[in-house]
Amino acid sequence: MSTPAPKASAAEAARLHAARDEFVTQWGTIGSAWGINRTMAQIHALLIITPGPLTTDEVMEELKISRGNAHMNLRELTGWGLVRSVIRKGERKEYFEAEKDVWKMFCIIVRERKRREIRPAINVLKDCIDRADGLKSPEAAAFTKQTKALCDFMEMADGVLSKIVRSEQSTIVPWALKFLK
Amino acid sequence: MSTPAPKASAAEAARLHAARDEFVTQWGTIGSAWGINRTMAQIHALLIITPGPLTTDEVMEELKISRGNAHMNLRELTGWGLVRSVIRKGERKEYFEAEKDVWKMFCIIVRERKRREIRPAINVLKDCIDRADGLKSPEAAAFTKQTKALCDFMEMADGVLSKIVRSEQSTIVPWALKFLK
DNA sequence: CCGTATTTTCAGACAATACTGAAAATACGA
DNA sequence: TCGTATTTTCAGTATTGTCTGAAAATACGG
Repeated sequence: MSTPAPKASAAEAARLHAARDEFVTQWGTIGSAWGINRTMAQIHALLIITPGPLTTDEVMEELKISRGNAHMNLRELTGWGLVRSVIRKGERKEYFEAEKDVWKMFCIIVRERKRREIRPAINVLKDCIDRADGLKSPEAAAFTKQTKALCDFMEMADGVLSKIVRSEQSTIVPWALKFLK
Repeated sequence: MSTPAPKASAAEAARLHAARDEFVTQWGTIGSAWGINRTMAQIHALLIITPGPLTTDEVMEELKISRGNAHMNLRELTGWGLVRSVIRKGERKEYFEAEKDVWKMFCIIVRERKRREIRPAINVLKDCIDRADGLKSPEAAAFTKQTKALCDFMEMADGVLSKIVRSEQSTIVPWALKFLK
């Protein structure tokens, strides 16, 4: 062959493209299982594995989705703090790039889920405990016992998670690896 | 008043009923936020705060849902291991009761989510890493770096969770409380 | 076995969520 | 200020997920 290098490169590019597509698609599927919008998960996956920032149009093109869809999900990701917009000087387009550090990603997600899901759950439990306070029937006792046990456990979990996400990766990860042994 | 005790009891029963309803309803809402079917979460909530086991008909009545819906979700909960069926001797009806111990509930949920969500995600990541193995472009390097970092992190998390759910509550909870201080 | 109680299934109806595409609003350079 | 590039919104539509209700299957006592 007279042009081995280009040929190999083309094949390699195709292989990379396939791997990237696979990742984006599958990450979308996994996202849905976790209760996350499929498209949002796909956009996040795409931005995570793309070295530079992308425009809305590039995201639309890559994932074959509409402008509205791309726009809303990019905003949602920005709201989570997983993506930030960058403006290149001299250009009017807005670019988006993902937080790529896995530990930081983890902390952001935990913080948000704590705020959006764990905290409200604890509040519901407290409210229910208050509502049944002072009741004396055996059924009331059973109800209070269960809700209190749940509440205590969730507060403990919430506290542990808070402490973890406040820590440095350099403190937690070695600890975790040691814990595993 | 000539019958203070009964009157007080009726009022108390109403108050308890309201508190229980609130819990069941709100738990359903929280469940949806966590990507869990609302009805399934409500049935689980109901069984957790009910001292004795319930039949499908009682669940239908309490939550005002159809037989099919009650049946399928009770089966699903049984599949998770969060609910077991009990057969009372001399009766043909099937009764259902929830695992009430909060630590055991936690372990069951973590084990299932590990199996259904974390493991598949790790497998996808490994597959993507393999697909891009040996590629030399800078884009490929970025892709491989990110997927490997994600994979390592998830394997670590998976390992830590495994170790936690294998432990005794009596080991972990005091540790967690100490960790919080 | 037979009749009845109970469980299981599932097609169709319904509800919730997500997506599109185009129009309206906004931001920017000239 | 005007014209254009870009972002934002949202009504209508599509898709996905859930629920009902009734028929079919199964289990059980007599």
